[in-house]
Amino acid sequence: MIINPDSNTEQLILETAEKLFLEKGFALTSTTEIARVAGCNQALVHYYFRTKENLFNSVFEKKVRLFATGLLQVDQPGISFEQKLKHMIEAHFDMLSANPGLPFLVFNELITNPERLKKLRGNMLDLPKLVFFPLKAELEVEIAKGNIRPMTIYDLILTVVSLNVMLFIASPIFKILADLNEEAIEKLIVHRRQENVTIILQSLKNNI
Amino acid sequence: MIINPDSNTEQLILETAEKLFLEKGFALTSTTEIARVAGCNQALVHYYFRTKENLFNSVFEKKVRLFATGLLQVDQPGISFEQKLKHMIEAHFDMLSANPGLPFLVFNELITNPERLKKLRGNMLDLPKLVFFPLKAELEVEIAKGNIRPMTIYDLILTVVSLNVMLFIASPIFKILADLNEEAIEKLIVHRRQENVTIILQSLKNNI
DNA sequence: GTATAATTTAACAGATCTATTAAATACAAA
DNA sequence: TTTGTATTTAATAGATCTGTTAAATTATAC
Repeated sequence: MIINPDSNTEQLILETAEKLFLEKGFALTSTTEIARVAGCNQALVHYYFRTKENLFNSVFEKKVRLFATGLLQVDQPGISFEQKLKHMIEAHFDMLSANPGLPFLVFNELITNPERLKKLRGNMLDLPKLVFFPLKAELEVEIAKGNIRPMTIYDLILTVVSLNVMLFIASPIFKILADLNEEAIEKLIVHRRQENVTIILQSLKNNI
Repeated sequence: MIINPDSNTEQLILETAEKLFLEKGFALTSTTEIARVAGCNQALVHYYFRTKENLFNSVFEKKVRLFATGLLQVDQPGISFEQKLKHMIEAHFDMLSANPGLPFLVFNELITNPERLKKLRGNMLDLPKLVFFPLKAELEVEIAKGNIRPMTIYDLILTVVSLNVMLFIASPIFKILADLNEEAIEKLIVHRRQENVTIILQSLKNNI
């Protein structure tokens, strides 16, 4: 007989954990601190999630999926490949902008914990195809037509991800190193959103 | 009376620590493990470096400086701005290639430990000017001549760093996710070295 | 109201980690 | 060989962290 089906406490712990994991990663976040910030007893964290690893996985897989699907296309028929790509870059950028801690968490945990990475390979085999396939055919058409210089879809995606992600990994560092205020950071982000599109679209050009 | 001026043990501990910090970062590396891998008693780590923080700082500042100076220009008079930029991108890429764990360490520690970042601001104030200033004037000349579309030196550097760094942050992940062998990774790296140059040079073009 | 189940708490076991200390050992100079 | 210093070791203090347990509290059902 479940009394409280969406237990406030369980949800609170989950949200607090998410916040702290995004800020400091798995290793530097203790269940003790999660409980303290959530304002509950430390044993409750283990009562609801048994282990810290379980709790982490509850937020991590969701975050990886969010990260990967940020590249997904919204199907908009009738617009040019360039326009479609522009929308994809911007949508990916906006997803990161709404989740600025995402790249740090994903890369940090995948690099430091190969086990997590291996586990992911099983769970996420669908994603690459989901992300790459729609764009791949269109890219190849454009290349065949001579509109775009030869490249693979992996090249294109890696470029998009590199430019978009690195901004959000680096901006907390700029912020302190260059002593920027929130407004200046916001301005930088708005500017780079446009700049990344320009860089990528120009880089596709075929100089025969 | 110092008997062993460049104590083998001290150097061994330092090198072991560097290796482990690069692999797993500060939090996941214990002085116990450093001693175990170095094959010495754990108290020795503290005998030579007193604290884990000290030991970390001994490797970290050097790594940050390496990371930042990777962008420094070798002065080659008489070559075009484009050629100079190409050399800079390639030199930066090669530095990363020789130190693939560097970006992870630097970003991870600067993001998770704001104290380190603030301390850095004091120590590294010279670096931005050292890195940016030589290129800045030349970029502005090219823009004034209409050879390059308007942009700031910060835009250009951020683009270079984004494309180069992300490859080395992401490639250990590709390696496992896409099940690539060493040879395939090496091929990817060689390819992206060229690709990054192409992307950046093309992205500079001024379409009037 | 009482029995029952869910939630919360305090206390703690066991592990690990950083750092220190005091003793043992190796080494260099006299 | 003796003496003083540097290096190394074992042992341990003290802190913190994960996860468990048993008891207390709260909520629900009858």
